This record gives sequence, C-alpha cells and structure tokens, in this order.
Amino acid sequence: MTKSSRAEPKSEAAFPRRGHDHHRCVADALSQAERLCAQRGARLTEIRKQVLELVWESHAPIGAYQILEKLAESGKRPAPIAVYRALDFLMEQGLVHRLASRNAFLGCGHPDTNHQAQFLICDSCGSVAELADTRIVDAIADRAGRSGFAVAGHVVEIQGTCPDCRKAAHAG
Amino acid sequence: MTKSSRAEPKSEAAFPRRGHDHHRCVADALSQAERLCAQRGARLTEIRKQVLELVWESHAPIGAYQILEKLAESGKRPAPIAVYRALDFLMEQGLVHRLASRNAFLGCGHPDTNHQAQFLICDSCGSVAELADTRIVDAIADRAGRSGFAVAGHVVEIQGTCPDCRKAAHAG
DNA sequence: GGTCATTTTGTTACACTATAACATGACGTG
DNA sequence: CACGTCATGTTATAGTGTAACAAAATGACC
Repeated sequence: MTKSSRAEPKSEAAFPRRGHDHHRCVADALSQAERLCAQRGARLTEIRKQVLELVWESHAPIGAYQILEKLAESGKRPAPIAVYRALDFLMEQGLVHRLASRNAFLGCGHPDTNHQAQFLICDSCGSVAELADTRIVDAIADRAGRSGFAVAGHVVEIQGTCPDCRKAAHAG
Repeated sequence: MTKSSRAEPKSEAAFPRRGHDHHRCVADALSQAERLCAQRGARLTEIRKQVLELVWESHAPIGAYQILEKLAESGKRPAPIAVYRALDFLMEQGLVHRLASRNAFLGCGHPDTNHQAQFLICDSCGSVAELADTRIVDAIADRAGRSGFAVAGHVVEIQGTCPDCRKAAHAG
C-alpha cells in the first residue's frame, strides 16, 4: 500500500469539490490509463478507451446501458456485450470500479496501486467518494480471521448524505 | 442492541455447523416471524410465509426466481412481482436480507433486533455468515464522520472461503 | 511479406433481475 | 353493509448481464 506523499488534510477530502475542472480529471485519468496499460502490456483499445472516458465524464456512477446510449450518440451502437467486455477489462486493470448496490460503474481514483476500495455514496446527489480506509479493512480482516474465514475481496458501500447535500438541506 | 445471553465461544460461530438440524432452524425462524409480526400488527400472509420458508429452507442465499420455481413446484406459479412484494415485506420487517453482490436473499438470524448486518460469503460452497460487528460499524461511522458524510445504511459483503471449505481444500 | 496463434471485436440470441400500471379481492372498522 | 385500506392478481415491460460462435485485428516468428 504505497501512500500518497502529501499529508491528509484535517477534513479528509473524500468527495471531489463541486465546480472543479472535471475535464482535467478525465484527461488525467485517460493519460494515466494509457501509461499503466503500456507498462503492463495491456491493450487499451479504442472502445475500451471510449468506455473509460464515458465513465469518467459522468460525475455519478454510470450504468452499462447508459454508456451504451452515449456511444450510440457518437455514431456507433455496439451490442451490450461489447460494453461489458470493455468494463471487464477496465476492472481487471483496476481502472474502473463497480458498485454492486447500484449496478453502476465509476472511474478509479488511484489505479496505480492495488487496492480494495470502499465507497461513500450520496443518496441525494449520487456523488461517490472512494476510500482506502485501513481501519475498515483491518476490522474486516480481524473479524473474518476470528471466524476462520479467508478473505478474498469485499464490497463496502456506504449510503447516506454527502457534506454538500447536508449543507444544502440545512440551508433549504 | 440486546445481546444474546450465551457467551461467545472462542472461535466465534459465524457459520452454521454442517449437518445441523436445519428443519429446526426453519421452524424456529417461522414461529419467531409469526410472533414478531403479530406484535407489530404486520400481516404475515400465506405467500409471505411461504416465501420466508423457502428462503430459510435454502442453505445458501436464494434468488427471487429460484423462489418462484419452488413455489411453482408446489402447485401455484405467481407472477414474479408477487415474490418481490413478499420479499419487500420481509425485508421491511427485518426477516430477510438481500445480498447486493449476489442478487440473492437469505433469512435474517436475529430479526428481533434492529441492525445493520455484514456478511461473510463463501465463494466455494455459497454459505453465508451474518455478522453484527461493532468494530466494522465503528470504523465506517468514524471514517464517514471525518468526511462529513451522514451514514444512512451500508452494504458490507466479504467474499472468501469459509472454514469448512478451507479444511476441505487442505485435505484434498 | 506470409503464416500462425492469440486476442479482440462483431453478431445473434437469450437468461436473469426487477418494476409499472391497473384491476380485483380480502379485511377490519364504523 | 359501506367504506377505506391493504394485499394480491394480471399483463406488460424495463433493466442488467451472458452464451456461443463467427470474423477481424494484432503481434511474433519465419
């Protein structure tokens, strides 16, 4: 688990700030994906890149068939399975996560490090914060260990209200 | 959070023992459901009871359409929505849980207490252990709090290999 | 360049999961 | 027994995901 070099801020920045330059996020994510795939000898083909881009362009997690619709808008309408194949590849490469509780996908914020992520999902605006929380992972590992259970992976998706929506609710 | 009166064993019994009297489990779950619904003024109608029984009879989590098939075997084939309605009721009453990562349902082991459960799911045999682990819940609450996120609920589903299947793998 | 194995994509069809909308029936209360 | 409410039936459809096989692209090697 390599840690980012910068220190954690007091109020941990889990959610992206509203009004940030999201085009930059998308561009960064794509170039990082190109780099990682090149390093690994994995082929980031056209449709895979397009799907990754569409996943990132969406602020909220996006469904496979929504991706399909967006592809159709740009001229081609692949079969559903083409989208799922691309998503499978992207998930194998750790570039995309799937939210089991939503049947939806979102770009991974740190695809360079191998990780088990957890998610905070806002019921109000649909935005998602990706976590890599040691205490949660440790608590899971500990409890599983005490039950003699060998952990292979986990789904941790926390529903609730994000800070911005809480403020909005109080103001309203 | 009322706790069971018996103490926790050294190796915490999360998974049901193989070869236990499962008919007894089913019967107990049904009578407890009857009692709870009567207390609450909720109507445990025939189809709801049947669905609950089928969920409990299955050792592993069971899909809605599998329930439908089993109902069909006993003479009637309701529309899918009838099964989903029954499951919705049972979930509202805390008698049944849904596993988001499997699109499947299982009987709740302690429907009398209001709780957020976590699950250990064996990839090998499909058996599931239901947890109510304080440390996991605390870690989630803590992390969410630091992000300014108000938790409404969570999905915690841990995949891996259960103790019995680990032993079997080592033996084979 | 040509051949081959491998990977990726296309095509078609289908399986599985879940809900909408409206009609009918059961149930308890006054 | 009339009424409102809750539960179920009926029909149709939306949404999510995969199987199976054919065709095409790619890269390594001769």
